[in-house]
Amino acid sequence: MTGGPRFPHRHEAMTVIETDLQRRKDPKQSRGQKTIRLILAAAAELLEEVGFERLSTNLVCKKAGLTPPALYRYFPNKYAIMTELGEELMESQNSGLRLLYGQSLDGADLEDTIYQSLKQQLELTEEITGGRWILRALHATPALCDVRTRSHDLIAEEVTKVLLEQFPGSQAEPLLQTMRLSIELGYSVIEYALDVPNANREAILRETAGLIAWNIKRVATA
Amino acid sequence: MTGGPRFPHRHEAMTVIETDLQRRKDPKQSRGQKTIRLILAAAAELLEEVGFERLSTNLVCKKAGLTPPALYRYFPNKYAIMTELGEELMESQNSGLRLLYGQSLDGADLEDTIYQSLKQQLELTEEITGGRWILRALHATPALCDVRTRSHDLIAEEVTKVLLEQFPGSQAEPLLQTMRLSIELGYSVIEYALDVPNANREAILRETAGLIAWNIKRVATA
DNA sequence: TGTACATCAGTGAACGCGCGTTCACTGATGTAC
DNA sequence: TGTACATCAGTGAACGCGCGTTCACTGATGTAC
Repeated sequence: MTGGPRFPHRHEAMTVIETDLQRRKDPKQSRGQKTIRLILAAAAELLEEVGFERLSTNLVCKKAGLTPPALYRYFPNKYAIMTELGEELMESQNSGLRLLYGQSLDGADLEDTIYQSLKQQLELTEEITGGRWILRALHATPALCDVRTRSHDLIAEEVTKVLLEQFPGSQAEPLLQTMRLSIELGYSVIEYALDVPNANREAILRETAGLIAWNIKRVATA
Repeated sequence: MTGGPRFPHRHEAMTVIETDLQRRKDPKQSRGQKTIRLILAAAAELLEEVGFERLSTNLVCKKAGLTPPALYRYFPNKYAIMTELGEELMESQNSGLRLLYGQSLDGADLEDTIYQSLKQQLELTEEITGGRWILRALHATPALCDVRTRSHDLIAEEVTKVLLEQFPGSQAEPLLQTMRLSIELGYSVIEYALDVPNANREAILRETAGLIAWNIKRVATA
């Protein structure tokens, strides 16, 4: 459970668009910190207003009340901003998951725990400004896929560890694969549920929780 | 099973970006048909080369060896082109599915049939030029979501009909919901599998097929 | 079968716009003595 | 505690570029008689 990445994802054969996603500078003064928060907040609001595609550095500057060079001091492009927003979202969601799976978790509770976590993820995504669009962008933008992938790999490993304690005697590797798939399915269903009227959401989440729980038990007790 | 849409999706509260997605003109001569095919082919290749975001009408013109007004005669913008590509992809995939589910389909075969169809969808997406990026764009671009949604709703209804014959006595409405979810999960797994090394793909598809089959049987024989 | 004409299809050239990006600069903050 | 200086943070203004889009036009195709 240690060492390098367990899911080395295929590197695109296509012309790799090596976008620089790093922050340019870390601010030394609190002014700078504030500016960064301003930029991120403005970007998130703009995601709600105009969507990811029309998001541009110029637009973010306008919204944040800054001039372009101020933004460029910290972020080289809009993908770097999105990366930061994406990492924040993933972190919130992962820490939500951690709380739930940190509790005792036997076979009987499993389905309900999964339901609760799906519900929580859904609510969190709706609460966070631009959350929905951040999630989508992470899914569909090549430059941002890695953020998502890394986060999912990480949380899959963590939950697997917990499960291995709950189901001693189960095999680590298949369980990890299963958890990784479950995480992927979970997030997909969140995205799906976001597009569906509120009334139908609970049924969808319940059904999904049942599915995932059944499968985990199957693999864990194999 | 007739009448209006069964899954009236929520209309965005956000500033609706009413993009015109219709073709502008249908060509009256075969020259025009050829031009349209040229445009679509060029767009698909560009998706592979530069991705959806950098796709632009100008770029498509250059690739297709046309001047902008030729393109504008038929498509008002790049979303209209993507819509056409998306509809083509969805149609290929749906007709693949239809072939499989058209065969006899009892409980024992179900899991394997689902596996075969997942595998087929995956291969089809890889074969079609730009398929992967079309799929992603359909998923993540608000203007294109409807294409995906409509197609999924449609095929869910179709497969439900077949299943209702196979499992008489099962309830139509829950089965439809389940099929819709299954379709959604299936496509998500395809997208996931596309990012995963070839070696791991089969396991993922098999596991998913098992999951979906179990759930359908559960609901169908409830 | 030939010609005149209407419609269809695509060209060449240009436009205004917002994009990403950078330059030389000013003002704000922190620090050494 | 005050001043001089170094560094940090943000401004104003401008740039070249590719984007979407349109205009007036030419050439290709089909059709009526």
